[in-house]
Amino acid sequence: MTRYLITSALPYINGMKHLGNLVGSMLPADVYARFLRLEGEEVLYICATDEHGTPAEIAALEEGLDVKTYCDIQHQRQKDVYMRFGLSFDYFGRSSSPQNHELTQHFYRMLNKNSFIEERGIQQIYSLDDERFLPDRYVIGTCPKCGYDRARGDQCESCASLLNPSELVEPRSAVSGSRNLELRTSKHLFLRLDTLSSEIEAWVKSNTQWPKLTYSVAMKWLNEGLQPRCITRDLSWGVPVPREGYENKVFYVWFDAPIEYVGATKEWSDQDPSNRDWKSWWYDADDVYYAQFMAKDNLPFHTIVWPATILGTREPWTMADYIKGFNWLTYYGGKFSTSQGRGVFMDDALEILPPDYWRYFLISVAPESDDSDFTWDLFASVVNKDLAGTLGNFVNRTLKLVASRFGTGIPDGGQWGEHEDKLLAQCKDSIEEYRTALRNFEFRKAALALKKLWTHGNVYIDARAPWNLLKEDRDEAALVLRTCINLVRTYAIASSPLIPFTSEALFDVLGMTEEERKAGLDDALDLTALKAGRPFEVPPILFRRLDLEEVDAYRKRFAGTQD
RNA sequence: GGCGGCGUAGCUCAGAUGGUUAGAGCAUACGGUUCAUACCCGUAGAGUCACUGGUUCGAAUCCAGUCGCCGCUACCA
Repeated sequence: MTRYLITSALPYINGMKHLGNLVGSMLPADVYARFLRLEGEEVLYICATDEHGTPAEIAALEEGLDVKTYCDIQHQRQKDVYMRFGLSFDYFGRSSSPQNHELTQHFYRMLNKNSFIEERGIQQIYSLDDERFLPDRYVIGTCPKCGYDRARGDQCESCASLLNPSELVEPRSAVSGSRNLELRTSKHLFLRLDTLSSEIEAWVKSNTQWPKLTYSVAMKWLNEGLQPRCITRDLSWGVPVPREGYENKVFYVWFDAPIEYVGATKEWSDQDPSNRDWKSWWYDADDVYYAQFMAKDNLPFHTIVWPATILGTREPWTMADYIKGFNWLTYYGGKFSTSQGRGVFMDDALEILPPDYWRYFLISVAPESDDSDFTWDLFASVVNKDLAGTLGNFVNRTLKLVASRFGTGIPDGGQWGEHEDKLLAQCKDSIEEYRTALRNFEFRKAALALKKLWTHGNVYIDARAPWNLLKEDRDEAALVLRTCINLVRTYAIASSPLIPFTSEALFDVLGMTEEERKAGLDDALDLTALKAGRPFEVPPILFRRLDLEEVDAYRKRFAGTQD
């Protein structure tokens, strides 16, 4: 039987991630993983923090911490917020782990053995006061073309000219401001993407089922022609390069980051070696279907560089079967911005509302085929209409009516009839639509199908009007309400990939056993599963509504500073 | 500068290989209901598919140009 391996792009260690990061990789991967588990599939969902590189070193420096400690803190902070969002990683690792170091060096050795590594000398700016090499963007100075005095060494943000750091007038270190810089030449290793190009292209072209975005990004790179790519850096924080003369260098983060997908799986495996086998997922694993999730900026690395790394080893490592790329979630038409504090970050979001509000909303507006835009008005309208109005209200009106007329036990009496047949048929259609959408990685469509499923309950209860039936035919009213309570169970099961916390709350309300909670999508369609006489509880309001005043306050609070 | 993407109802977005009256949700209007979180259900109106020209029997869908928005530019990740 097929086993499903799922990874979402590794969030960089540096700082809290925002809703755009979440919806572009981890959240849809989680929904997909939860959905497959609901279908009874064997799933391994792996993610990790991407910890190496200059930004981490500099952030640590700014906080007066050594980089290891800085990463320890940030990793815990990120992991914590992901757990609170209900991201159901089977393991959330760290690219700085010994497992990743070992694997990264292995990949390098194989590439080197197969002659896909080339050594070249390159020139870089060295800051004597900082005692480090500076990446181009960490050198700032006056632009030779427009005179802007804070141009970066890779590009002037004012006139958009592409620059070399050596072209800057009065260059200085972005780290310390020191002008004590010099150009030094050092040797570096390059991955021969050029010689692997035709193999990569053949692989890309064999994946015809990829989304348009993924495929076109890959082909764009291939058509432009691949160049050898530098995979080492003059840093100390990273994976050491096992080669003479490279004692003071490490691998470039982009080389070791994808390898951490494997590394994190080994971290997971090493915690319980007798029951977990990382290699069965990653090496010679014919029965594994591997799906990757990421935002579009990551696509070149996952369609070109990482596959090239694998192909170059000449070993049978698992390559992606499906690469789901997302566009951007914008914030009022612009970018979420950490530096300007613009947009909603994950910790802020949870401070305002529980995770399911965000999870449902984000999936329903996932930027799948185009960028999509976050506004508080849109958020409030989705929450109020779908979660509070359609789902929450159905649960509330049903359980309250039963409790007040029959007490808090599922009522007995009445005969299943044509109305119920019709309801069941509608639910079946919607669940099929939902299942198909998720199997095809169509998240917006899945959210819409789920919402449609929720609507059937309100249509049914309105058509049957049990509040009227109660006056004439108490048994018939009991049937209708018993069916509605079963529908709550249906919703709890089917909705769990998107709103897992709400599903659990509903299971609690219905007093379901651990065994009963394991029901899958097909079991969810049994509208007589909960028999008469079972007790239930009337829960507090499931989802609260957001009013204009509150929405207004959030818009102001998260607008950020203007330029 | 180069490259790429986008511009479809008031809003957010769908619309392979071009083919009947261009779709969904929200919002709006009207009607129904009163068990429920002033909620729910139904019906309706609403678009010269950015603009111009071209290819074609036929284009939102292909081509060229114009305008507008956005992103990337491989040593930030």
